[in-house]
Amino acid sequence: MRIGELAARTGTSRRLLRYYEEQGLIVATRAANGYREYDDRFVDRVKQIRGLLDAGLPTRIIKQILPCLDKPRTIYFPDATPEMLATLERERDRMTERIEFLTRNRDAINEYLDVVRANRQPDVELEPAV
DNA sequence: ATTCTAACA
DNA sequence: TGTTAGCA
Repeated sequence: MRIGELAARTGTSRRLLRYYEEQGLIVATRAANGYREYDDRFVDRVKQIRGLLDAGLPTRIIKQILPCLDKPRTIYFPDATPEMLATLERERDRMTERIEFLTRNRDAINEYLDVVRANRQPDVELEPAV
C-alpha cells in the first residue's frame, strides 16, 4: 500500500509518517515512480510506534528498542546488550511513574465529577442547543 | 488523483 | 505537525 492508505489505516497523517521515516522508526521501500510502498505489517508497526510515543517515549529511544518489541520475536536475545536491557528497564520505570501520575489525576477528576453530580438539581432543564 | 521534497505567515 | 509550492 502507499502512504495514503497507511495513513488512513493508522490514523496518522502522511506528514507524520514521513517524519517517522526520517527519524529511522520505519523504512519504506520505493516503487519505480519514487512512491513509498508499505506492506500490511506496517499498520501494526505504526500503531505500535504511536503507542510508545503516547506512552511518553522519545523517538530516539523507540528507534533502538522497537526491534525488541516487534511482533515476530525472532531476534530478542541476539542484540540484548547490557545497554539495551538498561534502557528498557529505565523506560519501564518512567512508564510506571507516568501511570501513577495519570491515575492520581484521573481519580482527582473523578472525585470532582462525583461532587458536581451530587450537588446538581436533578430537574432543572438546561438551555437547548441551537 | 496521489505522492514527493523542501521550506515556512 | 500543518500547510504549501512545483513536479512527476
